[in-house]
Amino acid sequence: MGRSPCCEKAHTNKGAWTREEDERLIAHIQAHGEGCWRSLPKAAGLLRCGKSCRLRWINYLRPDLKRGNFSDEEDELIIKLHGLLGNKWSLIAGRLPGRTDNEIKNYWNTHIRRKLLNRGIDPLTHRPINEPATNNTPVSFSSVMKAEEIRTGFNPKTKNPIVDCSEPNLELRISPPYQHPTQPLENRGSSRALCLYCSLGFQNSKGCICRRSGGSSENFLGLKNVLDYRSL
DNA sequence: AAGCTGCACAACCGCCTGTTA
DNA sequence: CTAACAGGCGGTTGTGCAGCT
Repeated sequence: MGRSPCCEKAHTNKGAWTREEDERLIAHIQAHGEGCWRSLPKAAGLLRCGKSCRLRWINYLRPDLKRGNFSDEEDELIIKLHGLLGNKWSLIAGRLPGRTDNEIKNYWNTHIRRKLLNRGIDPLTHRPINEPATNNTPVSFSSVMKAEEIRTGFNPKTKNPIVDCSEPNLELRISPPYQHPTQPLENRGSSRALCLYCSLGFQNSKGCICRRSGGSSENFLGLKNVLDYRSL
C-alpha cells in the first residue's frame, strides 16, 4: 500500500516564492503560530504544499535567522562538528544559532569542502588525503576505546560506564566526558565536565559555560535526548 | 555583445521516524 | 498491532548571476 502524497500536487505552485506568498505565510504564522503544515496553505490562502511552506519559513522567513557570511569561528565549528557527526546537518545547525541545516549544508558543499581540499584534508574522513587507504575510515570515538572498554562496557580506570549512542551510519560513540588533567583525581569521577565549546577546542569562546556553571555532561553535543532514549 | 562556465543558494523529492486512531 | 498521517531530514536539482573568453 503506497503512501498518499503530502498534498494535492495538481493545484500547487512550485519554484521561487513571490513576495506576496511570503507575506501571506508570515502573516498567517504570526497570527496562528507554527504547526499543522498540511492545513496551513489552505488556511493562509496559499497554493503551496505544506512541506514547501515549512521549508520556506524555516530556511528563509524565520525572524531569528542570522543571514550573511559565516565567521571563521563558525567555519571551524562546522568542520569540527562535521568531523564528529558527519552529514547530520540538523544537529550541526542546532549548535549554530540563527543558521539552518539547509544553509550549513549548502555552505559546506560550496565553501568548506573546497577549503578542506585546499588544506589537503579529505572532507569525508577529515584525514589527510595522502594518508594510506588502510587508515581511511571515518573519525570515530570508538577508535580511541581500549579493548577492555569495548568488552566490559566500563572504563577500567574510572569504572564509569561507556555510554554508546552509536547509530547505524553515524559511527559515533560517546565515552565519559574528558576531564581536565589538572583536576584533582578525586574529583574526576564527578559529573563536572567540559562544555561543548571546550570539547571542540574553543576554550576562550564567549559561548563557553564551564566557568559559569561548572559544566555538565548531561547535554553533551545536545544529545541528551538521544542518550536518554538509548538507555531505555 | 553573445555565449559559456562555474558558483551560490533556494527549493524540491523521496525516504524515515514518531504519533495517533 | 497496524496503517495512515504529519513532520523532519539529507541528497539532489533548478535557477539566477557574475566572471571569463
